[in-house]
Amino acid sequence: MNKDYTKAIPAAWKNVSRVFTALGDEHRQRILLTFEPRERLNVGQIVEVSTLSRSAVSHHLKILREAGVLDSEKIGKEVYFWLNKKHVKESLSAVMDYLKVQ
Amino acid sequence: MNKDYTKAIPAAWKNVSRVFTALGDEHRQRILLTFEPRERLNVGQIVEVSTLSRSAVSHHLKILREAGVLDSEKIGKEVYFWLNKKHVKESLSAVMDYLKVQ
DNA sequence: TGCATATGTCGAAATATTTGGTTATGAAAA
DNA sequence: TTTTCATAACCAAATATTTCGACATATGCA
Repeated sequence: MNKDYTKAIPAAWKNVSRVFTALGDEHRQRILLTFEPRERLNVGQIVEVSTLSRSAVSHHLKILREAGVLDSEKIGKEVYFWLNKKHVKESLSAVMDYLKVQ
Repeated sequence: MNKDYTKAIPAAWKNVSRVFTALGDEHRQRILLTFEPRERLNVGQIVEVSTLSRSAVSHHLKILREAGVLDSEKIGKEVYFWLNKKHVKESLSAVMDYLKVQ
């Protein structure tokens, strides 16, 4: 039994909370699943297929970006989003590694 | 662009929301990290190392059990919990597989 | 049986998240 | 420059989550 409850979050888990919170919401899952491989989508395109308002979509995109699940770049008037595979993989790997030694 | 926004959650993602919500909370992460490999802990042991009240711990254990992250069994007066590696792995794999084809 | 212990559940308060309307910003077009 | 449009930021209401204390249940033991 590991008793270091309050200081028990290893460095590799640092991003895990935010990534997992981001992926734990069904609206945000749907947004992720909207992306085709290597596709970049702007906010308007995502709003178009979503059932949520523009500001709600913007909010969820912000959470996904801050969690590192999505990256974004402003091109002209639009902000394009795409999947940050590397970062998601790293977070999942932290948990996978924990499972391996368990 | 995948436009089937409202029906876009594949079967493999069905459990992902609950597992990821469960893992997205820092208290629940700390509870998980308390377990040594293949160890079984009862509620009292977890409360002992936790900073939360007994009912708060009980609440988080319920969420973890309902998400399938932990399994539990009552032995005598105590309820013992342990990690359900298989189920967590399956949920992570659903996301890993999505990343692979992206 | 009566009592102590382990855990779960209920209800209410505190807190956090989600959502949409409105306003602000910033870039492109006229 | 002025207008237009896409997006972000802000705010407030609705909703959900977290937390704790009090009570309930279940087990084991005297």
